[in-house]
Amino acid sequence: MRLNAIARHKRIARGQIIFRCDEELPYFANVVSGVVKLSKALGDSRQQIVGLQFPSDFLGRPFRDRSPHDAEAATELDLCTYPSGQFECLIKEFPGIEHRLFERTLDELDAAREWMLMLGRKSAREKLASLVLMIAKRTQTMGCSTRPMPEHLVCDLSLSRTAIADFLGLTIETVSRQFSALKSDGIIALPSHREVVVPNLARLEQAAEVDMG
Amino acid sequence: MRLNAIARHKRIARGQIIFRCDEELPYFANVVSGVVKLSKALGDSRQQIVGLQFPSDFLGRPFRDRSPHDAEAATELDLCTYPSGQFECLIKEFPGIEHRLFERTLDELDAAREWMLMLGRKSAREKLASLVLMIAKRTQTMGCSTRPMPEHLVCDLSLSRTAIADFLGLTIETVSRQFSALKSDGIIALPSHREVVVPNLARLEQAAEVDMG
DNA sequence: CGACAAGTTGATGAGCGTCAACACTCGTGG
DNA sequence: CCACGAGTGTTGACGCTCATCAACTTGTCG
Repeated sequence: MRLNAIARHKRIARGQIIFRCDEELPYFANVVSGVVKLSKALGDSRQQIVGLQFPSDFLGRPFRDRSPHDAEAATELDLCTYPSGQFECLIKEFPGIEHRLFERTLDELDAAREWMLMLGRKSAREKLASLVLMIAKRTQTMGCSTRPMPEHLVCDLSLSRTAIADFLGLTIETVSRQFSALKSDGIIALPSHREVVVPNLARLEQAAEVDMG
Repeated sequence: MRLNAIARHKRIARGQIIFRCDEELPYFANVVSGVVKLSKALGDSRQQIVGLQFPSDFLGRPFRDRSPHDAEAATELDLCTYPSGQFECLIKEFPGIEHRLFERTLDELDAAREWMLMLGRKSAREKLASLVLMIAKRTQTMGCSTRPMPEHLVCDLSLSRTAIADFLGLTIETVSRQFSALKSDGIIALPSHREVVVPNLARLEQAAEVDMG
């Protein structure tokens, strides 16, 4: 049996729910292009984004048929899906897959913990700088790594202000204000609502950990 | 080769550092008894606990020789250790171990995300109630599960006020005040600084998600 | 008993949430 | 072509929650 034999391509529109918390998972998947928000909600309208899945990240909960969080397409999305049922036998047949998923899960756990530090201990300004930094580093490694590392980075946010607020544990107003503050300090530029320009990565790193420059 | 052949027992005093962020790991281990704090620090004195390892949890970073956080004994501790070097060959020899570690890691990731919701979106009161609830549930399942589920739970906190504050992303003063508030609302009792009594689990669950009763 | 660490309580203010008004973009239809 | 409205983001005024600083109490161990 080949992986390709059961894999299916799936395109999903921005804003669409992929699966909901504690509901049966329709499939297991890899992100091919786009960004997926993983989020959890409290009884009232409060919610928190607990993960962002980028291309090559996986989607689903190995060894369980449901997930403890929602998943929603933050952008237009391309997925490579595998039927939930056949997933478990796949792992038995190709132990290498389980190993790779394990490594990815360890990385996600490290990222989640980095995030906990941010949520628990950083100021609004530092939080926003940390997010921009994370995205900047990601786009830096994605772009062809032949060039030495451009000092002038243009990044695609891929997230609405609401999503950013839910990610950072803030309100949209505070996010907006801190964007303006970072901009007026010359640490970032905002050509459009979904793009950020980072003229000096070192200064951004500074802002992500010490609040004042 | 047997697991027992390379496993070593190790006893560690409360407060002792087991390993530091980004330093070479001395060993891989399982917690036998006691509690381990995993924490991350910012440049200044701010710090955040990003994980608590209880008995049967593991300690270390599979496939890496260093960990992105510190580990410290929150209580007197018993560990079962394996030399880092021989760990990788072990996994090759017993794939079942890798599978079990994978399952545990997935559970830790789920717990970390639950925590992110708490850090990002809950009030001080809700945070403290959530922590007590977590410990209450844990001691409930640990205790011999033959009895139906005592309504009157006595729990061991195992953590200092400072550790609790670093766990919840608060200050010790706020932790202290919220303990007093929950106590005067009759949701908990505090026979000593390291013990909590929960007379009514449902009321505690309420307080962990809605702030007011 | 005295000294030091750990926890509690009070007073005050900064940071961020809340509510409200306003600006901007985009798609629809007259 | 402009008017209109909905959706999204920005900015301002104000208040509440929680951090900070400080004094005090309690517990612990020599």
